[in-house]
Amino acid sequence: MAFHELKDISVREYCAQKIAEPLGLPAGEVTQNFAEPPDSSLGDLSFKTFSLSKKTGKPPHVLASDISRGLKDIEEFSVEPAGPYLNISFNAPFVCSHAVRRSLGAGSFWGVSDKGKGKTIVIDYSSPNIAKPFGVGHLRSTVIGASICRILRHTGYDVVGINHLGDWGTQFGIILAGLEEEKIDLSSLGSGALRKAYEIYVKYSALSKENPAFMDKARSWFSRLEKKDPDALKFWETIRESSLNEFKKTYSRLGIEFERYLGESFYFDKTSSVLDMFAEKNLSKKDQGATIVPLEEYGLPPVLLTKSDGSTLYSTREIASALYRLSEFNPFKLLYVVGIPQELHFKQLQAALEKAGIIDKEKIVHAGFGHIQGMSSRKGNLVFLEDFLEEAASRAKTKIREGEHAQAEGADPDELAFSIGAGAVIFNDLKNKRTRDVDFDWDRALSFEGETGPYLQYAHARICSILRKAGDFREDPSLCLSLESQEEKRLALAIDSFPEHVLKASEEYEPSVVSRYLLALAGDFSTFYHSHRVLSSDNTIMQARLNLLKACKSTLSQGLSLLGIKPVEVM
RNA sequence: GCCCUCGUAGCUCAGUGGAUAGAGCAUCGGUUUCCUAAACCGGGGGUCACAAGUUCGAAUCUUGUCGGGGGCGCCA
Repeated sequence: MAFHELKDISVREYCAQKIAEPLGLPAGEVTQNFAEPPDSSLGDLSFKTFSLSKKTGKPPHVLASDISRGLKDIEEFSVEPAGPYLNISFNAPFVCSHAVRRSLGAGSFWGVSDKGKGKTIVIDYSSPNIAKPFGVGHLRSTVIGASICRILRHTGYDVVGINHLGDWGTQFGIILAGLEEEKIDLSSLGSGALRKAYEIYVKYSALSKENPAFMDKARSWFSRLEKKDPDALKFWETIRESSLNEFKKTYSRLGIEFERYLGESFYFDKTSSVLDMFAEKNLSKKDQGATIVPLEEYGLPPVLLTKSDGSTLYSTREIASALYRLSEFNPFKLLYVVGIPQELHFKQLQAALEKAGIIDKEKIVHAGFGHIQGMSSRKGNLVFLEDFLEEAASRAKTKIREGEHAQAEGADPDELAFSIGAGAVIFNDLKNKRTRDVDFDWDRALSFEGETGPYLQYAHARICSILRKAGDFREDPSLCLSLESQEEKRLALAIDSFPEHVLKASEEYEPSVVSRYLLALAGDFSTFYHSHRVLSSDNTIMQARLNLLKACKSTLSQGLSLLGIKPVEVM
């Protein structure tokens, strides 16, 4: 394969093929042994010969020099043996023109692959509890889940995003019992109903922990709800309706849409068939009045299907929902973006369904995330998402005023401030591996400097600014054959590796792969930007750099969109 | 008690078998008659919790110890 035949593989893959061919190896085996050289002066990429040495019996340093001798005539890169390593230096014009051709050629499909073609992934995320305000804690599942959805779609999967609202359960018993205690008619409160319900919930859930008599009352109210008692249902509907309206406002501001809102209540009347199924298969039994499914063979505690009063549990409804999703969508995977504290429950869910012969447990994937600690406002209370976004936007607005640049460009300051503030907040939740616990720090989460969302948006805005000033130019990747510098080559290499990072992110259900990649890309851009002028340089060079920048802009923009951050054109 | 997870620079984190362990923040110094300084360049700062083991080679794999967090049938 020669230079001009390279259509949609990265220079990295091309290089792997060139090394693999004479060795009679699959290119993938070479890719696995690629590494970053410790110092960029050694090369752009290095190949480790250790595992090949194990196979062939030849010492690593001999292999390195043997291979390098066979690759002397390749024009796209040069190789230099260094002990057991083979250091590879790409030819800058080749890399620049290739990366630009690939990315601009793909247009809005840049980074898209067909790996998931024909496969459906059902993803459960956000799933807030009704009757509780939407806090910063819930932002994590929402933002991570929404990003995974976009990444999976980019990888070709059909994605069904489901909001599994916590709209059923004993918590409603607590609220209803509390309302009875205080003789409050919720439906007469109109728009204040939600706030009142939350007040009641906070007050009485604390009470229920130390007062068993009250807890019994709450349980009996929930039992009435499950028996469709009209009074109970009426209050429940009022609370559900007003909560859902609030949530939808927030989702819409963040650009998030769900395919389905299917809360726990939706599965309530489907739980009896779950009970029947486990009973028919002889897998469930009564224990101290409750119905359980033992899971000893999985080394797990039993899962409870009913309480001793016969009412269902979270786990029952979870099983019902899994059965529903399986039959409704025929999915490749059922993905759950839910906190790590619930890991055991998902292991039980996998085990119970596998034991019942319904699925292999690998079909259920718990993409867990670490929980947030130390999350409180300076007053010491729960941080409400709306307040948080507002504070972020207000800080961004101050910055915009200081800069005066966005104003000059005629951007809407409120809209822009929101995009930047939200960019900081969202990126703060996506920049680290999702499994990490988060030490919440208000000021750090709202920072606009360093490894932040606004840093990425800023890089994007600067490119946009240059392109605006440049006006029309000839879009032609081959112009980039005139680019020779180290900074341009590094930027092009980064651009070229976008698709493989998207793919990795989708395989690991891990948005931070994209986040980290974008930080590196923006860093390469900034370094380039400060060492080379674009406008008012030699015309050929300028045209070439404009092409390179356009490719970089496209990549930043695609990447930011995958994270749910708006790639703003002005800052 | 049992199970899971984390422990890397002052702080927040990258880095899952290979070259002198990286980044951001903070700190110190430099860059603005130059496409936006929300940026860039450089300095200082680490016995990768500890111990043993596997390996030619370990921050990375195994075991143990210590420390943080989480979970363990009628909450979700």
